[in-house]
Amino acid sequence: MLEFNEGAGGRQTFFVEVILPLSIPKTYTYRVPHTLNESLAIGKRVIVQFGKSRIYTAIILKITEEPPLLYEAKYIIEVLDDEAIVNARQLQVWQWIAEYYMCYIGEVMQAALPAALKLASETRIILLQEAGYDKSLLNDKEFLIIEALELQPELKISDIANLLGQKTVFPLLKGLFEKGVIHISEEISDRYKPRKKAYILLNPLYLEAENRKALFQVLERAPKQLDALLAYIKLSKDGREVLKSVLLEESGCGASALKTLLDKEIFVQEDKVVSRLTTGEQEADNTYELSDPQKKAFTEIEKQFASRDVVLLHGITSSGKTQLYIKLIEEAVLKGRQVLYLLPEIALTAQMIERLRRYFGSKIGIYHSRFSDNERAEVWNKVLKNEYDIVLGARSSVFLPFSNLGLIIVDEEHEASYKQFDPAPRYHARDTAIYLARVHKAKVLLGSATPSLESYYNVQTDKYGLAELVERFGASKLPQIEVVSITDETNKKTIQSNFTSVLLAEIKLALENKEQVILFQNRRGYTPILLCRTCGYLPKCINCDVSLTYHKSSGKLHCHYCGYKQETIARCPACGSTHIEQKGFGTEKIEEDLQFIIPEARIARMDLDTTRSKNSFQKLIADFEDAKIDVLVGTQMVAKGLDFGNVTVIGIISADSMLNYPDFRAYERSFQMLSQVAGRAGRRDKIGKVIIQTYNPSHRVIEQVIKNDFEGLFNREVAERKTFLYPPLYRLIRLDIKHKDPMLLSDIAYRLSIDLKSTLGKRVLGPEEPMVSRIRNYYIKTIYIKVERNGISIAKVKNFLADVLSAMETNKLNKGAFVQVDVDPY
DNA sequence: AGCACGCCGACT
DNA sequence: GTCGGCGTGCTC
Repeated sequence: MLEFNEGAGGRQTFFVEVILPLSIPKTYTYRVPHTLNESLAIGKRVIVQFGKSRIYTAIILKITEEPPLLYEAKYIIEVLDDEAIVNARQLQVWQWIAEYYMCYIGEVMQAALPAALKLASETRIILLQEAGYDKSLLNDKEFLIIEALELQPELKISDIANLLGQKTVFPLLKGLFEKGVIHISEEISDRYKPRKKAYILLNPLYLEAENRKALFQVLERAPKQLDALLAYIKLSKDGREVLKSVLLEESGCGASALKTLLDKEIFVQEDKVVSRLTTGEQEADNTYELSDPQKKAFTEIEKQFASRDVVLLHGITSSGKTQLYIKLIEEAVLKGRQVLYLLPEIALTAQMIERLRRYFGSKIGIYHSRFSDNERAEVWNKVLKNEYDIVLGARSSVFLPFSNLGLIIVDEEHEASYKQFDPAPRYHARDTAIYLARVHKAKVLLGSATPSLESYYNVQTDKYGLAELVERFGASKLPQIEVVSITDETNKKTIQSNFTSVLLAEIKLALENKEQVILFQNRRGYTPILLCRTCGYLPKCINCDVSLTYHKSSGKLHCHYCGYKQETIARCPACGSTHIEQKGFGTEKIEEDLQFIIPEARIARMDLDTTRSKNSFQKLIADFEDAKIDVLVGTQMVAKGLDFGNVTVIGIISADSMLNYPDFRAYERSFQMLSQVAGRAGRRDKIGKVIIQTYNPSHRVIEQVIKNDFEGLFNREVAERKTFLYPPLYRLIRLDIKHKDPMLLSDIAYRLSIDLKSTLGKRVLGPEEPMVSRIRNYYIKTIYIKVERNGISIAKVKNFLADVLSAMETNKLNKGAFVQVDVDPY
């Protein structure tokens, strides 16, 4: 049927529902100008104005012909893409995350899309020269702006704000705009810019022997330029291209000599677009044989996949899980399907990447947070164009625009870093991967030496399949674990600062044998607590309810929650006493003390503080591999997926802080951590030694680690969790209620708990005071909701919770409070 | 998330 | 008396 529309050709009017990359509950509907009708598609980016002056990149979620009834829709400004950059399956995953993790879809978009694909709104102000205007009609500020514009044809809004020293300049500009003095242009530029590199070419003229000879003679008297020419000839042999930067470095000729040669047109410069991703064309080498146990596990996985979508591969350290992964990847790729290989951020090292590149050449893409925005956008686009068979990446790679996934591998599946905590969406990459696989009808392989109780429980209840790999691959043997009682050594006075005599002897022996040592202490800084012995004063953060950690390298006291720093105290600010005691110890102190005890040892430290810059992590690892370092002291970073063949001694400075951590997962975590650290020792042909120092040598978890008794740990933990209603037997939702006023907070949190209990009853626990009850000047109360797995529907609980929370927001009594929801906290 | 509108303290 | 502090509410 023909529509009776006025205007050109009776064209249809479309409206689009879009996702804005903001933390807002809703999606928004815009009107589409007829000129853009043809370019509409779900998943394309559009430019829209949202609010008075803000411009955003939004994603089309729906296209309709229904005009909104309650408001007049604004027009979309532009459609950015020729092809959708987000596909329907991704949108389905986004919606699932928003629902399951109780966050807004805009927050998911924010996390999913690389920043470079969201546009920068560079609002520019241009003076309209031709417009005749009366300067006497302008007020002081307007006059100032015009004066500046007369000097400079174009100004950004931020420039004008700086010029006037005030934040809100929009009304002012609007006034000028209406007087016809200025033009406001919303110039939107794609933030993604391809990277260019300058190459140097010799003018083809000089390829002829005659000319070249003459050239040499001319340059005789310009030695620098001659150097440059000689270096060029050397670098360009075999027809290789010469980078300007390389030429400069190689010849040492200096930029001015090179510039002269360019000016004389002896050299020619050419700027070429290069990929930011160093793929390095590599020959794929995939010839190797699986061992018998590996073959058995491989067959088992295949068999399980026939009837199940998720299989857990429980393989002890060094059992050769990676080879199995590679075989499975090959199979999926042969079937023409994509593979996603997830790893915890920290395990994504050059080692791992090289290993996979050896097998799959350049068909493998890498994606993680150490990449720049531009690099991430480049990987996104390549996945979109189906240029990779395999993507190796951290948590956020579950968001890439896969079109045809066949297999997802989640390596080190138990790792807590798969769960995002700070900004919403608080998603778990493993669980999201399982949903993602379902959308693609793909299979998921979870791999770990120490599976999470969640996954192993799913095996026990027959939701996941299981394959096991219980033998170490090749000749490497399990390390020998020795537990040393700190109490005993303290009594015998054989302990030196934090090193027992047993550990010290092992370290010294290893160093004599030119072997390497890793020391593990799960706390950074020097001393976590300073205490005045006279009055009991203890320096605390001004913004958070935590004691400050002394960092000797900076000479400052740091807050590990908000980053606050202050000078350390030599005397107590409360009573003036100089008797300040240092309690506890971190990696810094361990490093220093060991250096004092063994002055000739080359010691390095690896923690958040020493790996903050971009390549410092890789450099530390490379130095350790090249044996430039004897002892590496570190936090959990040292435990993750690093293979060092020459490490024979691993010392755990104190197992107790982990075991006594007030969290229901403390034992599970300790077991995983200790097993994993221990697994770093004695790979290849050497038998390693692990020294665990503790106040509690007969602790059951330590015994389970020594016996490598995962089953024992699992059964015992499951029993405990059943009694205390914790995951994996119960579902857990954590609510953090925050407010600047502690009294109001108590009241609000209490009323919230009452509202929740009205329907959920004793599933609601709290409010209680969390371990750290104030962060960044916000006081915090916590409420837990524990939901049984059978009976009540979790979706219903979440709906109810969402209702209660939105009712709470509208209540004036709760002003100033906000609630952070964490589903499946980790 | 921004940005505007709206109500209370230190300045011309 | 105003400038400007940030507290709250809305943005298709």
